[in-house]
Amino acid sequence: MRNIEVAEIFDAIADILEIKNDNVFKIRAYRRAALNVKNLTEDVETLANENRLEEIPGIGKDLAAKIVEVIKTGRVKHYDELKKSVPAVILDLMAVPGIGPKTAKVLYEKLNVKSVADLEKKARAHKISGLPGLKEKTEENILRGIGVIKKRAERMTLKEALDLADKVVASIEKIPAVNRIAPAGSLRRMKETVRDLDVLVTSKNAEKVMDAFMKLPIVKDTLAHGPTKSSILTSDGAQVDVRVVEPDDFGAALVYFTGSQAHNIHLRHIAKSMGLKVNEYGVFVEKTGRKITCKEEADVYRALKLPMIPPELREDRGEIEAAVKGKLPKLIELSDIKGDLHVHSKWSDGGNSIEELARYCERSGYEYVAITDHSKTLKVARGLSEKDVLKKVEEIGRVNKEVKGIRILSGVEVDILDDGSLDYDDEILDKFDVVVAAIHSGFKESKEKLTRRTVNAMKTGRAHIIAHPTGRLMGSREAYELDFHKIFKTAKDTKTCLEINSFTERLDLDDINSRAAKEAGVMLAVGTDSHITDQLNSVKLGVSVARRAWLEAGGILNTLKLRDLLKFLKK
DNA sequence: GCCGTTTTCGGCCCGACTGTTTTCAGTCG
Repeated sequence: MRNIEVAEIFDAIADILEIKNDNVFKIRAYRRAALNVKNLTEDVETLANENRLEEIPGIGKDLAAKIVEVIKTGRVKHYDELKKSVPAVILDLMAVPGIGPKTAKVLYEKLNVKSVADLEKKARAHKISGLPGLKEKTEENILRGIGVIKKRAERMTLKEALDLADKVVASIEKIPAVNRIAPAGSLRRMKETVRDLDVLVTSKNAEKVMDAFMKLPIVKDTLAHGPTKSSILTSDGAQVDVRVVEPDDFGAALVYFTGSQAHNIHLRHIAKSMGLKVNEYGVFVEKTGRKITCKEEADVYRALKLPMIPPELREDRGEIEAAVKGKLPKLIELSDIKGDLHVHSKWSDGGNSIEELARYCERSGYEYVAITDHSKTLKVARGLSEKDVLKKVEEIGRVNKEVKGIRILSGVEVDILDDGSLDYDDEILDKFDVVVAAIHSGFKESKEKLTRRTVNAMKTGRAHIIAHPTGRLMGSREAYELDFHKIFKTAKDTKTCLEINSFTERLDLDDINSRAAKEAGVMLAVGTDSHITDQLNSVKLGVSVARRAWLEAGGILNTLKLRDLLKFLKK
């Protein structure tokens, strides 16, 4: 996929145009194009070959030509020339919160700042105040901005963000003037990583809430503090933005604060064409200024003659067009999941016995759980020899008799070996109800080889599910490249499912690839890859990826009732 | 630079907070 590469070039061009004070709408066009290319479920290369680039919203003749140029030559001449016209350090300075193109330019031109480190030195020496438009306060803010960069944690994983949100909500809830409170932003859209936490609060007395908020123990540092909006840093460097509106405007504000920005812009476009204006206070008739109060989100969408759009879809990836046509998917819900098909026990590297896992799942209301321990080659994870794996199958039989109300499926997470064959012979594989196959070695091999291994594994006809198909570990290991066109085709032909692994650092396949898989006719499976009982709850993260991928219950294997599942597994 | 059931030219989402300003530009989301 060259999509990310193209998007990054467009964004970089936008950055440079900003410094050059170019037409703001041109800059916006590049940003929009970058976002839309990043959001594509198809490869730009495929679209280019089929001469369909201009079907991408925001891509016209000029940008289509630039995409073709990237594909053919790996570069864009216009971008290379632009890069030469702007000192790289200006772009570096803009990474400091509070420094935009204008300030960066002044710092470079008037103070000859050479790097962020140099900027820090010069700010400490009070060399900044006195520059045109800059005084002591700006100096302080720059130093604080640099501090934020140094301390700011990378983007949080979704789970970290959810946990932080619980903590923040619990402490804001205690402020007496608070009416309603709701986490919003990318967390509410359940993006795989979250940078800052956005929290919406309603109150009759916004100022009082803001003042009380600033005094909470979670507040380590203040970035901004106004009567209706404040931004703070917590002690672990996470940014929290809180916005207060009147109780009657909750719906309008929640749409606004949930975003995404692209979704909001698209909504406002539609509003405009209807003679309406949308902001965080409601929907307004432009001619008369009459306000349509939006107490709930659905009121906003209704005013625009749209059905309610679930937060997970609000990325401007076609959800508004689908809503207009009445073709929004009926998204899968957590309660649709009937069991977990990827769980480790003490037999390999898990922490619980089969019985403990079974009882926990039974209490969660599951119909079944597959115990899928590692196979013999994966020694680091105590992969099971043929002899031990047979004993394990026997134990599952025993526990099945003891624990009522749930069916324990005997399973395996079998390694996909170097040539794509599986780590047990067919005779052993026959003993399992569920075979999950996964790559655990050779992540750095070529795209062709990793694709071949995965495709061959599916062609054995023995694997029901390919686990964590791209091997990524957010924060430590990049996804390996695969030829998804081939992977999806083989998965469909062999009726092999691809997993949405719910492990918070994995979430693999991701939303975009899961959606592409669905569109290619591939069935997916949400698995938790749990190693202790507590991790079984991360199924909600996997379901959120599925929802972001537009999946309905019918597209996920483990929404099947036990009887239907068993039928499928016998393929 | 894109885009069009009013348009192929003239528009392009909207508002809060900050700091340096006497009414607004810059930055952010």
